Amino acid sequence: MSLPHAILTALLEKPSSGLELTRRFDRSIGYFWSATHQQIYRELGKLEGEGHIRALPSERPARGQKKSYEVLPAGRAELARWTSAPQDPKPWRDALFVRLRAAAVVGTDGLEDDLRRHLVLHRRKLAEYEEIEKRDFGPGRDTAQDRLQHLILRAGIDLQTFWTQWLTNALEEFETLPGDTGAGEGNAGRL
Amino acid sequence: MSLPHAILTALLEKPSSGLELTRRFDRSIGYFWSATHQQIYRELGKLEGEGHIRALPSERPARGQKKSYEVLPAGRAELARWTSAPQDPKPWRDALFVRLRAAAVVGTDGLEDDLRRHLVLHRRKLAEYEEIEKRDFGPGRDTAQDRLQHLILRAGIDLQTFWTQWLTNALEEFETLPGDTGAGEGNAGRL
DNA sequence: CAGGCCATGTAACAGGTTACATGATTCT
DNA sequence: AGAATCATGTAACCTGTTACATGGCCTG
Repeated sequence: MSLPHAILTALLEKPSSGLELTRRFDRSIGYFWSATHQQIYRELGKLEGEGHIRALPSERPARGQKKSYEVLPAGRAELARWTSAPQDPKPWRDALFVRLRAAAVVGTDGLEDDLRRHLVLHRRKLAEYEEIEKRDFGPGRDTAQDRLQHLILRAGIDLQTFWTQWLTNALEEFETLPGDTGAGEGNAGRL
Repeated sequence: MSLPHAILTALLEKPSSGLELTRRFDRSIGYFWSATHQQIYRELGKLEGEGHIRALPSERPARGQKKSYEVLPAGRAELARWTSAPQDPKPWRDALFVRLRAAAVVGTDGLEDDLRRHLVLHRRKLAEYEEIEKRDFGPGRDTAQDRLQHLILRAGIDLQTFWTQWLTNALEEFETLPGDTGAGEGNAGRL
């Protein structure tokens, strides 16, 4: 149930149309909650139906015509309620670990290259986030808003740091592994 | 598309029934890919239909009767294919950061308590994983399989460490924040 | 034989992904 | 007029979640 609340937050920061929201979900908001334009339009429709947001008046409302939304008091109340309500952390899920465990059974062929590719991607993200930190959170930017957003960015930086370190370590392990895990074809009969 | 492959891996490690798989997904496998028994039964049906696994012969196949599965060669081939195929990392998604960003707009009331609760949960997980590491990956356990599974566990430990550190840091920030973010009721008109 | 647990399932729904459809505007 | 781009939307599908249903077995 996070998407509607992410949208409410974005609209409180600045009333926007669907496509503008999509762009913001590709940039800053997308760093911690991604969404496609289809999801966003669907959710805008729901939020409007529930009376949480409303479309700003426009001359000719029609398909293909820009439509901006703003948050209504009921929407702000719902966002405050949701933000302060207890929520359990979602269980961890990452395909890479499934693949690693599978590789322990069917062999590591091919996996190593993809780990290297992931390492590059995570290093790139890390550099990108560090650039943003330098640009947007220098000295003097310490209103409550700034500090909360900085906390989020720090989480992103720390997580990308975790991935680069873990992948580097994993690739080192692979170096010293026997050519294959020994669980390839020849094993099929045994299991 | 990870669940079917997690199941194939589990069945290669040891042929099992649906409920036995469910238990293993609550324990070791669940540390990186959780699944409920409904998901597992649904997926077992699909995998059987695709010829990737088959039910072991049993006297009286009937509802309420235990039914064990084993992986067929086609299933092993599919698992090897999937494991070595390139896959992009999934975009990051965490409700906690949505809540933090929302709190920057509607105020931090109530959120702090829930962060404290999360901190306790992550510390507990961390202790649990460290216990497993001590028990299952002591000296002398360094076959290729052991080392790959240890890598996965290290990821779990490092991620829980990240969370405990980040939450501790976030709670410290909260201490020095003004009583509220100043973005409560009184702001509604301005935005 | 009642209650509890083991075991396998069904049904309905929510959220996210992918592919496609349609209208409006701008540029050449 | 045609092409590119902006903008909104529909539809089908897949995965995961929640609630419930059914049958067999064991124990008191």
